Amino acid sequence: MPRARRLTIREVAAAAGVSAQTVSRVINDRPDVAPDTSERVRQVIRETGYAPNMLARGLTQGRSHTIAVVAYGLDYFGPSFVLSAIERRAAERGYAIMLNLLLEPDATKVDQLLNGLSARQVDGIIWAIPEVGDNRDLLRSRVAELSVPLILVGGMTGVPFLPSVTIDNAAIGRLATEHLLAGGSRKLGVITGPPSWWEARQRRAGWADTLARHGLDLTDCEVYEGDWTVQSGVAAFGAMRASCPDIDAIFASNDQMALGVLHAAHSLGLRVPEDLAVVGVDNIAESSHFWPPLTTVDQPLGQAGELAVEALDALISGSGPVPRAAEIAPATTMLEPRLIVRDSSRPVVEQREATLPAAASRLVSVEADGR
Amino acid sequence: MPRARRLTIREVAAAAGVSAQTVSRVINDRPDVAPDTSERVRQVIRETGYAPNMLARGLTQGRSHTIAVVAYGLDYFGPSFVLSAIERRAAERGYAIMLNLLLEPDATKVDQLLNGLSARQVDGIIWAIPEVGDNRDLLRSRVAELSVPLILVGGMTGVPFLPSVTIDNAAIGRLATEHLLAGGSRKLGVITGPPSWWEARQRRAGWADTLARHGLDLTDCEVYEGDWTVQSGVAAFGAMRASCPDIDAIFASNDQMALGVLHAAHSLGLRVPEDLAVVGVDNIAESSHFWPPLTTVDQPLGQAGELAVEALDALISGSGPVPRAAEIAPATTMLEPRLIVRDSSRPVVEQREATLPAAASRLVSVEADGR
DNA sequence: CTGAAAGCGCTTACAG
DNA sequence: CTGAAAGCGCTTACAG
Repeated sequence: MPRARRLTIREVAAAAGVSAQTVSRVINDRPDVAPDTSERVRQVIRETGYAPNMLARGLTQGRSHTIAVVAYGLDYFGPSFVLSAIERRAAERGYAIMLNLLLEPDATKVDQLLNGLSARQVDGIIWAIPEVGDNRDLLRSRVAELSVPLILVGGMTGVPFLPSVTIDNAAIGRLATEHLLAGGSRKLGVITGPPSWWEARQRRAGWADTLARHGLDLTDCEVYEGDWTVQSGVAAFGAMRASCPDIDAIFASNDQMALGVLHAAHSLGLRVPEDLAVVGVDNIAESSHFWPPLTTVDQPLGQAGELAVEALDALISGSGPVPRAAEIAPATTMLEPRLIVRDSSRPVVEQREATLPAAASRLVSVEADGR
Repeated sequence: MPRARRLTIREVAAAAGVSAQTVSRVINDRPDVAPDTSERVRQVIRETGYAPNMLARGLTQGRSHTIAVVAYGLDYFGPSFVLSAIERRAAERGYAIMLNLLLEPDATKVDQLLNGLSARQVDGIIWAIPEVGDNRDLLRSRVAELSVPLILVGGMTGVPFLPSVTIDNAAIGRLATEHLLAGGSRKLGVITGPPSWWEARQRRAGWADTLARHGLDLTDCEVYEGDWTVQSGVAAFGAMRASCPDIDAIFASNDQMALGVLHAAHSLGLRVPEDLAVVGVDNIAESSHFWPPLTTVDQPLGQAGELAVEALDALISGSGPVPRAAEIAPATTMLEPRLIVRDSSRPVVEQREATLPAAASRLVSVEADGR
């Protein structure tokens, strides 16, 4: 059986009648090779299917052409959407992705993970774990020891200590709330995500700020916490209605919880948006097919992932030594969300006509959604 | 600035007053080291935080302790669920995961991908791309050249040519259909996935076989194709109702399309399950909170991913040389699906009481779902 | 139980 | 424009 041991650069060199480092020059596209020599080498490579051993190359170059992505599981819409974008852009730029799922970050796991990534000589790290509780401190205490650059995606509590790409989550709350007010709602409830999440706190703050700016008073019954799930949206809306029966609009902090509100409203016989206007966040694929189609706030998550890869690549590939994490300027890139108006809310008439050309398009139309 | 160049085994050896390969023996847990020598070395390692360079180790050992996973994007529920399970089990066994997303497999991309994985010296490959059209042929033609083991997850058309872990998709169709018949339905429609997908064809075949076994005739109006999306479920059900108004049950080939059917039924004023029973597939997290909660067929996808990793690890870590893909016995491991009864179908009375203790639990209960 | 030598497959200076 | 030498950081035989 032809046990095709992998070809080495030396064997290719012998076959082409040149030295090993001439082959090295060819496969690295160095300019200083005679055209006919280069062609002879390329010919051999084509015939044999030779591909250089990236482990050996990494050892000599001191870089692995690999980026580690630390993600928070694949169950949440945002994180997995970001991961897709990261993988795509990284592949375009010649990096492999080393995937690490960290479902319950604690000091020991973070330590083990970072040590493992360091041992594997990754060129850089994208930390795509949302900021929940004080989990960001786990990372902060390790920054000084990291020998490679690291970029955060999402979150930015307190003084930033690492470069990050994030979405303006307060603007998400403002966009949704301004829209509900413009549609005539005056008693707006909010269903937040878990307050331990930075995103959840920011979205809520955007809601509260907007109400205050419009001179509207807040009462306790208008704020309920969910846990991002459909059922928590159902439960929160039930509790809210019990204490504040005159609620006429809901800002749910994600589309799943908004779906829960739609279900609960339906089971109570409420009409949406006539009796209750609803706005979600995320613009998940299903949201345009909820009943009624959901008005939501879209986040440029794909762009966030791509920018993270580009920033990391710039640090890695730039002239000069690759900076350690602690040496990078901790700049924050903040991206803006975008409101998508559908049928679950009462927009001002002009706005509605501009967005929805025909009433019959309710179940069919899909927005172009450059997420 | 302490530019902490990474420690090498030689420096650790010097600090401990031993030779490099004694350190090597310690970090590889070889038995033939004197206890006090070993302790001295471990002490230095603890103090310095030394971690061996996996690139160098990979170069000498001829393996990278890395498994490549080729997945079909993260948008579909099944593939991303499988990926999570693979990552978890691989991490437990000391493998890093190299993630590759292949959204539109074609000959050129598959070639480039496999060459890249080979160059990066991955120890094995898990091919988690569903079998769509003839995309499996792209792989088949490359098997002979692969120098590492490869395991398929999902699909198994024709003669298997590689080991695979898959779910019995025909059984999915049978389980759903038997259940609908047991509930008294007699005019069952099916909304299939795209017929280019192996899973879709198998689920449909299970449905058709079961009807035939019960002596029920099939008519054209009972089969419509969807594309796994909510809106295609809406459209398919609309078309079906137009030509077969007496349809009293729908087997939708995934939960998204089942959701579309629920919406469409609702908008037509149909009661579920009284006028129309509905069964989906996948048991996505939201399905227990649809209106009404969806009866569905759960697939052991997590188990499939774990088994794939274990099988690959056995091939890699086994005694003797690691086999090339073409040298592995192409056995298929077939896992069985499981029916989960909720409120969107009319089960036989005994069965219903066993599963749902109280009618009030509709929106609250969540099944334990060892997927 | 421990160490000196050679080598994994590349690339990086250094010569010419 | 091209090649002989040294080395990246480990591990694998081989001695003792």
